[in-house]
Amino acid sequence: MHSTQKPRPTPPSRRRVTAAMVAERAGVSTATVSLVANGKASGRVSATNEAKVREAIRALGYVVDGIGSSLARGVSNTVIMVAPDISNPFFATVIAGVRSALGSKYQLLLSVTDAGQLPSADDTRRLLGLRPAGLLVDAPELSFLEELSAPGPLVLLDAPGFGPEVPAVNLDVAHGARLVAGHLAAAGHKKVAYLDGTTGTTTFELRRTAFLDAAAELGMEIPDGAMASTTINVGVAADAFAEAWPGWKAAGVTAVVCATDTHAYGILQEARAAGISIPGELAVTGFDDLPYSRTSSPSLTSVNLPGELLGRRAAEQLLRLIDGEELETQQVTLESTLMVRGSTFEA
Amino acid sequence: MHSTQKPRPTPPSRRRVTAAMVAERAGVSTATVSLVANGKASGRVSATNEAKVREAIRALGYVVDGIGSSLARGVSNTVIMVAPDISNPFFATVIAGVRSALGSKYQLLLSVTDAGQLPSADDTRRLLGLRPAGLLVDAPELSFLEELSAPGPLVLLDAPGFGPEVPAVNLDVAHGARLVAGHLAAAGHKKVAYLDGTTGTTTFELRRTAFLDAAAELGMEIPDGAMASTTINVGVAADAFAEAWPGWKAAGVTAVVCATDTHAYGILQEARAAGISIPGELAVTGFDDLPYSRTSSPSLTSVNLPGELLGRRAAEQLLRLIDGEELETQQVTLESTLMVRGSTFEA
DNA sequence: CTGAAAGCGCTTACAG
DNA sequence: CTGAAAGCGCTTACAG
Repeated sequence: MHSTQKPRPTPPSRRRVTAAMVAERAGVSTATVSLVANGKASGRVSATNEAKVREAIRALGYVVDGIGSSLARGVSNTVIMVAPDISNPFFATVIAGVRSALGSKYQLLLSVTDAGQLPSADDTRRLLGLRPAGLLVDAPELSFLEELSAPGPLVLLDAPGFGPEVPAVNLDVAHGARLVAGHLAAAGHKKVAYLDGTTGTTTFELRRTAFLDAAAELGMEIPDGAMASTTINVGVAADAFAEAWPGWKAAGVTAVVCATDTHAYGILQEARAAGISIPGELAVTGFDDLPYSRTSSPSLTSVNLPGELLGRRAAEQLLRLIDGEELETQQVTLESTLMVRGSTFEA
Repeated sequence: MHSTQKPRPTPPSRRRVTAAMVAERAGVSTATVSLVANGKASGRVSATNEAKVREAIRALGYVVDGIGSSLARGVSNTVIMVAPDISNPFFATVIAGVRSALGSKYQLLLSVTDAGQLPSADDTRRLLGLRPAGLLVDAPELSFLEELSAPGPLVLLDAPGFGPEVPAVNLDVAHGARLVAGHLAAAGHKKVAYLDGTTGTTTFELRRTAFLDAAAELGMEIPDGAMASTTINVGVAADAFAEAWPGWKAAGVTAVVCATDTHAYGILQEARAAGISIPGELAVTGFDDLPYSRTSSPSLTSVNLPGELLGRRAAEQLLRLIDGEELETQQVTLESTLMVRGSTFEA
């Protein structure tokens, strides 16, 4: 092979050590190398040969080629997680849970969508070409499953609204929203405002509708104009609140329920700047219970979502699917709890 | 092949559509299918055949198998980014930059390290088995390169302290630290404290030493005991500050320089709770200029680091490397700027 | 313009 | 316990 072409990408400086090279050095076949390299040697390879192969592997720095291996076995040892929103601090805890459940057998790879985009079937199809052992999809589009056929082992996270036949681990955000409503009603609030997120995530819809339903049942009113929505950004939320507050106040609003803690931080911030007393004049609640909510001042009443557990459970389910087991329960729903703090409750 | 074994993982329900199936349906060879499927048809495949193949691809829902393709070509169309700290909001902007530069030719996959761990050569070696077209490594361990031999196209991000021969895009954090020192000295501060991060990231070391050197030059003093360090967590930083402040105050400290904005948020929070006037009694500076710093109250003086640009430049360099081009400059350093705000400057 | 064929690196029945 | 060989799905010279 003459290499006389001008543009020669990727100079072959990086010589790949193959199983064949190891086999030659050890004086065995590549089959034996494969067995040893994959830890399947016991009872199938003589101690002498195993030692020889190990020596050769070490000397040559051999690492099993994932591509060749994946092609031969039909799947890779990769688990791919598709997620929309890595900038959400909550997400880091989910990842930690996934990693802890996955252990070292599978390599976790993250694929993030563009800002504001939910994971689509299209994204995922491309990823399927990498033959992941399994797929974890966080907060997918509603049309996700219709479009994606025969996807192999797959577990959805935070995907309310999907049929019971698809393996999913969900957070009981509706319950959390009801807890918020109950808490505010018990504290005597009659008129409340709602600050929503603008991404079309289903979880936001659930939070909102569950809260509104419960509020209505409990005799709380959302006055006209007392619903707003912004992106998940402290500053933007603060501005929106600054603009809305005079009207809300005039309408008798005494509490604002936020779709995320981040929205609530914006309100807290603006309230401080504008001298609005919290919770005296206005109670504020969040959702997600981010770490900062425990320590902000005032600390933020928020719905705690078990992120680490969400990730762990999802990965555990996926592992079962990969092993060809039946799932006892296709759908797992994790409890959310209300953390009552200073933003709604005068100590 | 009899499939009489009991445990049969991954039921073959998911029938893979192969190029051979497409070829058969279209009445052509797999070579032709490959050309069409990869957009290399023009001038090499007749219009008739191309149309037939396209029809078959659509009808069958064929997607090129990434594994087979990668094995045949030697590399995948994947770019893998290894990063330590996705919970840092700054990271999301870096990713956005990487994605925008990468476009659709390469699929970006993220591999995150365990909490508190920097990317190691070991992590990366496993990833190499996936034959990425290129590798982006954010904030690697110092020993990273010694341990990793012949890694193929590789660009480091935020990796100060590596030799000039390794392609890297860095942030000029030292310059930023000097700006902070200059700003505080100009405002008349004589005694300052430093609140550092505890992860051993080189960037923290750089921030600290650059600041300390500049401070000394400018005649500012760091009193005994006026250096502390905590994890990157608002609450923890707040507690540490609460404990340290009496001593610092007694020593005459009038400004605290923080290694990250998150640390500074902790101080802001504790100061509010403790009634310490900022910036009247104490000036506070951060680092990273997170979005919230513009809108906190008081807003936070901070060193702005161009995260999106960092990601973009790194990806652009990597693309050149992948294409076999020489890099004009192995090392790119991006400017940091000081954003002076309310936490150091009375309006 | 086209297809037969080799080859990428590995794994896994299979025969010994 | 061991190795020769087939095969995973694709791409790419090569010959026509």
